[in-house]
Order: sequence, then structure tokens, then C-alpha cells
Amino acid sequence: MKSTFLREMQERGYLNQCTDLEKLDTLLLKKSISAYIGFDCTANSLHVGSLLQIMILRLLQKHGHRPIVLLGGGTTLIGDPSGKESTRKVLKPKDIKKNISSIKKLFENLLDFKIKKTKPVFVDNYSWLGKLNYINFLREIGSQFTLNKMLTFDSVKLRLEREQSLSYMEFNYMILQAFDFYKLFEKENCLLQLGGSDQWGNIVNGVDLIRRIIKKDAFGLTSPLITLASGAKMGKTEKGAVWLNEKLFSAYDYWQFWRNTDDRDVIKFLKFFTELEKNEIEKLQEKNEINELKIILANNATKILHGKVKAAKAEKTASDIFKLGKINENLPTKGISRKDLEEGTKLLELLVKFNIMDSKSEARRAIKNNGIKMDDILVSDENKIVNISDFKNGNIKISFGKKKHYIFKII
RNA sequence: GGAGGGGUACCAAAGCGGUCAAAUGGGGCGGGCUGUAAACCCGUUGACUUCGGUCUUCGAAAGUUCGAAUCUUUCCCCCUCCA
Repeated sequence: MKSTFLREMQERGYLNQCTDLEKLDTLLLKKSISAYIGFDCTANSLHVGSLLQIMILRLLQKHGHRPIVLLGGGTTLIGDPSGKESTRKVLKPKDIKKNISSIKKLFENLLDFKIKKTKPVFVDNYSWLGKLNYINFLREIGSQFTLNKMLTFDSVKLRLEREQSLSYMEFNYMILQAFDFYKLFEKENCLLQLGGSDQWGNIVNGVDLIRRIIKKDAFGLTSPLITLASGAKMGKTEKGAVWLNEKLFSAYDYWQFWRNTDDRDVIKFLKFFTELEKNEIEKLQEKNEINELKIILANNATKILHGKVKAAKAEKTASDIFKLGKINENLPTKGISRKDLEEGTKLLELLVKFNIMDSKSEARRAIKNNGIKMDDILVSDENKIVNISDFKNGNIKISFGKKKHYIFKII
């Protein structure tokens, strides 16, 4: 492979399947292109599951190409059936709008807006899908698709085989995505669509559509599905989904997420989720200090999303807690009123009130299983009452397990 | 359209009148070991509780019974085979 972009894609393991690798390679060697990735707007933030796609967009910029971020305001109204066992809930247009603007904000720190040539473009496919005329669309676009072929796509086939209902609405999803590519090809001269391997079918449809109607070459490229050594799905932690939005998932938790990577996944993740060069990673690998590697991974990954300052702060917080056992103000802080403390409040109630536990029973169980500590002292009395005398210097650290720590402050 | 099988907790799956808040496995959570890893071991896994219990839960509703996840009726949904 001659083009720097594809070469690095390969080195990092981002490459899964391409509609025509050789031709694309030649093209990329000759000129700078625009490429797009579509993001679903079902939530108000993306999560680590989309991170690989974002890394690819960054890589695209690095090698002088222009990323187009498609926020699927139109397609999210329909719902992609790929990889879904059942119909997902349909969102209200108003919510999708909100999601789009909040996801857009995420990208502001993730992509480079300074260089004119590679300045990212944001598009919302609602702007064209929302205006479609049904009859015209069927005649121009619908005529290009045969049912015979559509029925062979995995996303459709699986649902039919399992006799799980697939609505006509969802069935149209792939046509809409193909149409998106066609539109972007026309409007933005977008020659390449990127995506996860589950998007292969949808992407190929777009490439075909462009060839049929415009008689020109467009390309599709997918990245592999990320598999964890443990076999679990990536992105689940004790705190739930790993969101990229800091309000939903703090920089410290994000850092911890990477720090807790399975040994067997560390090298892969360094390639996937940091921008360290290949030889740097190899050098690090030789040193064979797995825990150091995890810290490097955490620092670099956090830096990309939350910036240098927050990454360093997260590292410091972690080392304070785990190495020194010290309180650090970067831990989640809960404010408790002086009045409540003067009266004395049950620990059980505090744990539930501040969302550390879901129910009192769960909190009771945690205490019974030696899971709750106050300032590192094990709580053994499940009816413990917390009052002012427990607070030293106006605060107290309450820990659940070894990794979840909260600072309670008197307010 | 015909015949049969089934819906049980986060998932899979047992239970088929009381001893069932429901076996077992997976997952989750906590503890131990360790390296904030993996593996392994232990505990725990509906809610509330003054720790005596109380309340809600086995597809939905109605019923039989002192007593129902278990029996009856109706309804809804899924699966397999035949046409």
C-alpha cells in the first residue's frame, strides 16, 4: 500500500474490508479526498463504541483528507436494523435535534478545525431526506434496488429467518443510507464512506447506487468489530456505558476505564485508541511493563477526548488514591447539609440519596459484604448513623469497593 | 388453514397445588489473592423492615381452592412440523 493513510489504517488494525483497495490507494496517492462516516443520534452522546470511527476521522485529517461527519437526523427517525434483534424505539424529532447538537459539540475537541483544506464538514441527512417526494424517490432511487438483493443482506435476512418482525420502515433504511452517500457524492464530492463492519451492506449499496446513477467510482471501507479478550462487549463498566460526553462519564472515570484494560488487549488498544507511532508502541512493548503501558494508554486516550490537563489530573487522582490512599478533590463530590448531619442521617439513606446505591437493600448488602468504607475504615454496622463527628476538616471519603470513592462535603 | 410445543428473575433454564422470593448455570456486584489485569476461591444477587416479619413478582385478565408459578377459562405473544 502506497498511500500514507491506508498504510497507517492497516498498521493500526483499522482495516477490515474495502470495496476496491487498490483503486482507492491509487486515488489517495494522487489527491486529497472527502470521506464520511455516519453517526446515529439515538442518544445525546456517543460512547466508546464509536470511538474507533472517530479515530479514523482524525487519521484522515492527519493524512490531509477532509472528514464529513454525517449526523443521521433523518435516518435516526427510521432506525438501522443492522445488528439489531428487534425494532428499536423510535425517537421524537425534537429529541433527535437535541442529540445532534450535543454530539456535534463532542467533535469540536476531537477534530481539527484550523486547517482549511481538511476542515470537517457536518451534515444532517434530514436536510435532504426530510424533503423527499415519495413518488419521485421511488422512481429515481427505488428503481435501482431489487428486492431480490435486498433480501440477501444480513440485517434483513437474520430478522426474517428468526421471524422477528422487520417493519417496512426499517427495511428502507439501507436505501436511505445508500441515498445519503449518493447525495454527499454529489454535494460534497465525497468519494469514500467509512464505517464499522456491520455497515458493510449499507455502504456497498451506496457505492452501487453511485455507480448506477452517476456512473462513477466511489469507495467503501470498514473497520473491524472490536472484540475483547474476555469476550465481553467493549464499553461496559461498573458505572454503565462509557460515554464520551464528560457530563455523563467523567474524565477520571474515562481514564480509569482505560487503566483497567485487560492485559491481553493493551497493545491492540494502544494502536486503536492512541496516536502513538508504530515504533513507539513497539518500543514500549519491549519494555514489557504492562502497568506502565496501561497508564500510557489511559493518558493518551484521555488526552484525545478531554485534553492534556484533565488527563494529567486524572492520572494524579488515580495515583493519589491507589498508591497513596489519599483523598483528591478530583473525586466525585457530594454536598451534604449541616442540618442533616446535626440531626444525624443513616448511612443507608445517604448511599441511596446520592445515587451510590440503587436501593437500601443493596446498600445493606454492600455493608454486609464488607464493601463500604468511611475514610478507609470498614463500616460493619448497617444502621450506622452519620453525623458531624465523622467529618474531619469538613469532609469524609465514602468508598464502595476498591475503585469507587466519593467525597462528602458539608455545605 | 391443520397438528403440536412453549412464555418463569438481567440472560439461559428447572419447578407443575403448600416445605417457592422460586433449583442450577452464565452475567452483575462485593470480598480474598494479585498488579486498579487475568485466572482461581468465597459471599451476594426483588423491595421495605423496629431483623420478628411485611409487601410485590413466574405472558395478561378472570376463576377454582384454606392455599396457585403450578389446576380451569378467555385473551395476547413466540416456536416447530404439515398444507
